[in-house]
Amino acid sequence: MKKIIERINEEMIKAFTKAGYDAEFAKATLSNRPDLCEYQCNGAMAAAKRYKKAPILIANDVVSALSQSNVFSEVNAVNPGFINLRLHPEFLASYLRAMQADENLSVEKVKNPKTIMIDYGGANVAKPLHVGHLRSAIIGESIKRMGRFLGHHMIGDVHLGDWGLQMGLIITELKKRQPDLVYFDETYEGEYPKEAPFTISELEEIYPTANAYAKEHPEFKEEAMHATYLLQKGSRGYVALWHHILEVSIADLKKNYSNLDVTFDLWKKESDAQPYIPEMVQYMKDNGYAHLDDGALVVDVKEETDTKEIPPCMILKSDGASLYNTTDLATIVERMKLFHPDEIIYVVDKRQELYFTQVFRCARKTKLVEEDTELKFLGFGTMNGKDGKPFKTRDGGVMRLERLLSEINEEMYKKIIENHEIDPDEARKTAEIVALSAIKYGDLSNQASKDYIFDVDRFTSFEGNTGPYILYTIVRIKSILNRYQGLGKKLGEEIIGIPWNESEKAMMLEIVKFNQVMETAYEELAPHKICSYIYDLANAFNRFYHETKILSEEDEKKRAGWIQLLVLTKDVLENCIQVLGFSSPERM
RNA sequence: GUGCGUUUAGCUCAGCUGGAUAGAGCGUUUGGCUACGGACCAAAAGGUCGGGGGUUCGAAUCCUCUAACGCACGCCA
Repeated sequence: MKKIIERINEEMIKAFTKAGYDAEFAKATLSNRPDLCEYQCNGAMAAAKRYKKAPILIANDVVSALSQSNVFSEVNAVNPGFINLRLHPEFLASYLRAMQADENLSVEKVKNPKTIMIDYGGANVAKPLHVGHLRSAIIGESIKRMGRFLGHHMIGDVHLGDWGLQMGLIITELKKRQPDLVYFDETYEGEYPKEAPFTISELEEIYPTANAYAKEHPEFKEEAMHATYLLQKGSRGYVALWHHILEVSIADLKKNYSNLDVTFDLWKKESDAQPYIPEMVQYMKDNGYAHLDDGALVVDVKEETDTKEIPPCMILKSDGASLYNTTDLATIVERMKLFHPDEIIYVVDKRQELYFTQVFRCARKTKLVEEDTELKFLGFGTMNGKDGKPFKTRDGGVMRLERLLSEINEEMYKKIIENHEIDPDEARKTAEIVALSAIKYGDLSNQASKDYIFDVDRFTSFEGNTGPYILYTIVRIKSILNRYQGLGKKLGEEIIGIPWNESEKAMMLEIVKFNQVMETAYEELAPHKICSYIYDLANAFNRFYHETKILSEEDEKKRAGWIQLLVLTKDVLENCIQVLGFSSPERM
């Protein structure tokens, strides 16, 4: 369905052309003076130079050319040359009806759907998720859903960190604690046990302990490095252990992500990319892309337009070992081979921007990707505490995601039972839904690239620009609709009519922005635009609600029309929060 | 040192890619409740948009200089 602004621009183009001016000046925008008009066109002022004519005269010409239009109810030329527009109520109402009839609520599916891989989550095996992982999960999930809503083929990949020294550390620590395990018996040739010799909570304790110990004891670190080497070389017992670690850890990660309502299509791991490395490195050498520098194998990635020296992309360390870059490049090779994506989006901490610039340039220069394969970096800022420093627990430790979530659930539970007599089980469930909206909306309503302050009190508040406020609005609408049906009425028996008052029209004008907002938000990878949109829409609804007695309206036709408008409002809001990654309860 | 980012109301943030009087929320002050859910609504106070210069009919937005803070700068990930 055409966007409302496109319909308006069509009218403006006709008018400009008819009045004898170039269509390029006929561009309308949303008004920034809602007291004067709904949409405005500033083209007359831009055209003044070309036609050497006072802007107001041009505006007047255009206005008279618009006199026949049934899109506008009011058109004014105002000094120095603004053209102020108000939409015709019937035009607006019919647009809303068409929107309601549209299966995708007026949002057009893209004509050429792309295959887009999105790399987010950033979890590491055997390390619990902490608040540092929250943003990637929340933002990535939302981008994925936005893309899907527009019709792209989105593939979410968690891309687990399961390679490197951390594994060696865990194995070595385990060996220290339980040296008698069969995995450490080099002469053992039988089957290894199916059950892991540790639980997830033990595993989560083992890594930090080992890591701390290794810092103090070089010989332990040495041993861990050797264990890593043996594992990567394929030592039977170590590989079996590694599988246990993966299994136990992934089960736990899935549970945690699922609590956040974050799901991945792929659970690929760094280790999956390793088999591609030798051939890739050889290829880079053979084609003269890579050369030795200080003993390390590198690919130059600087470009003439750089304002700053971009260091080369390192492929192999001087000891011949691979590193982060190698794995990431090999992952690109793997992805191209398995999925052949048109685009890969990385949702990563913004501090890694330079690094990814190097990797992307290297991939492009060495033709690991095709010329039109887009590689996008979506960097996000740090989640800070109220003090403006990285978010920590009260005693200064790293805040685990599980704990953060349960604290907020608890907070929300208290608020809910305070205000209502409600069954404790239902209150628990509702609390989880509302808590998730608080966390996600709190995050997404900020621009991704900026650092932001995670203020639990503010985010969990039911007032102001928060997730709970949005949910409250939706629940309120649901409640009215239920009551209406309780009167023995059915939804959908009437169509949306023309607005009866200012607040109703204002609400309608918000609703029609939906397709535009969804598209720009995705194009700019900017979920915060959806947040600010639904906040405006929720406000517009609440204002309308406040001054309109809907259910007690005696004119049945009018009442049924309003009900339809509420249905549409609810659908738009629910589609938006779905895309943001949360949902609404029936009651709260 | 070099590059990038940030700086808008007391606090937390928007600002539709150059338009009219710079907008929200929280906090403060005031008004409206036995309700279609007051977990709401309405209103007031509060800003030389970090600072200087420039571009033009017009700048928070573009250019330039400058300050403060943050981040990143090959053998970590």
